[in-house]
Amino acid sequence: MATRSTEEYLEAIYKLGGEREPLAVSSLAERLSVSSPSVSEMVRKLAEQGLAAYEPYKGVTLTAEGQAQALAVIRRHRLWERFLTDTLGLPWDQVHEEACRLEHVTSPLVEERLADFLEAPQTCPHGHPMPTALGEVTVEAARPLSALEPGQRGVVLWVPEEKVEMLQYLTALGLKPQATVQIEAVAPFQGPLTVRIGEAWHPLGWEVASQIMVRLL
Amino acid sequence: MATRSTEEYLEAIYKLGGEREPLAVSSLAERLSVSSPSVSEMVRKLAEQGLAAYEPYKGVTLTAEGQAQALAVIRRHRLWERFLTDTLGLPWDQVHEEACRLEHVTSPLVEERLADFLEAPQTCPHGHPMPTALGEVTVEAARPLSALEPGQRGVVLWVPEEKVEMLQYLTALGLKPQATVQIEAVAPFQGPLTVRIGEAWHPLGWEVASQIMVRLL
DNA sequence: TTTAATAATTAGGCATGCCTATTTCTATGG
DNA sequence: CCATAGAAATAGGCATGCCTAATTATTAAA
Repeated sequence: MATRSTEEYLEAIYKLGGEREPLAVSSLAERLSVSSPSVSEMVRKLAEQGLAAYEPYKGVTLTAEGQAQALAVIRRHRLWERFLTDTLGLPWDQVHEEACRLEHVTSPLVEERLADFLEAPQTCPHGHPMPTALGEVTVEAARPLSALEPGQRGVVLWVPEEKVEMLQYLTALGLKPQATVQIEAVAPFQGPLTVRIGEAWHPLGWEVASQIMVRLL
Repeated sequence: MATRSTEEYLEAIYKLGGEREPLAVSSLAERLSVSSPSVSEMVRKLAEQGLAAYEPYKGVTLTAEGQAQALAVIRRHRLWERFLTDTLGLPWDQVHEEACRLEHVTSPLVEERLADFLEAPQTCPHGHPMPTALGEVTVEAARPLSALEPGQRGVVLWVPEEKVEMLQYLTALGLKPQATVQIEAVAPFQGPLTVRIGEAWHPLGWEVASQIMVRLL
């Protein structure tokens, strides 16, 4: 049985890259705001259920089955986010938290009908790609905005979905998926960037810029 | 904290009439498919939280606060049912179970926006009245179809929402809210009724007829 | 190579919400 | 008034998913 907690773990492991390489218990503990011993225990259970491969002191990775379940949860999450913004008109900084709860109580039938109703959206409101019903996902090659050189332009692909204050800030700047940004200047030592968005120039902290993923134009 | 389980109990107590008169522990146990000791314990906790009034060996009733929370959950349940049928096109016999899960993960904001999107529906798909956002609900005077005399006509107000097979049967008969029914004959000793729905005549078991609530025309 | 720091595991508990078995209460009928 | 059937409460446990404290591995530094 995929309990709510199980789904949270699978989702977190996937998002932290645990489908590619072994993921440290401590990273997972931090992400889930849970103690390390709790993670140790749960991860062992995931392994027993065949959802994860776990070598003590080495790290955890997802099995094919675990990956499939993780992607199913992520798909439901992103479908609900689209529904909440596009259909109900909620602001994009509030939908992540709501979707975190809805994703665990959504049957395959509702998932399917919701996708139909939304006309098979390709991304969530923050730009992250939508896994297909078959558990496939294609991630476009992207680089952080902070990696661009002055004069280069990029189109925003995705931004962090769970940081409420940052999303409000990005809203004010107009920094959303599909927006075009041009780098005007970059201060050294990971200092602020000056970026042009539409007609306006904005200073932008390196820390923020490093979390905005773009495609180079 | 209104936990999921707490909400289930409040909802069940309300639906079994526990807001009007003391409700027996055993009724609640049966409804929730849970043992009597479990109910005893939970009901004591509800009382501690000020959501219910509980006299051991007497029964349980809801406080004003408990009633308000129950109605909030019921409102969310019925809004989701409307969404699932009207917007996503799910059959009305499947939406109860889905809504049972969605109702516990719905914030006041989503509830409000959902109601707006659905244009403030007055009933669920099974005809039960929608509580307002303020926790008011008006229940129309109704009688079971089985109480009508031959020759009398009624308009269906509501039907049981949780009985999947019965709902499928009622679909085949065309017995849904707003439908007009005329009693042609009633067999004695709680025997079957013969009813006219639209152009068609149907035999209808007394047990089923007693669960269809109508307004006399 | 030994030691210190860091990461992870094991040990032992706790709250929630359920269970079965047993006891106690209540409301009858005799 | 008392005995008894049936309902409800208490006693004692269990699974889940967390926690803190203590122990053990691993890694990096001296």
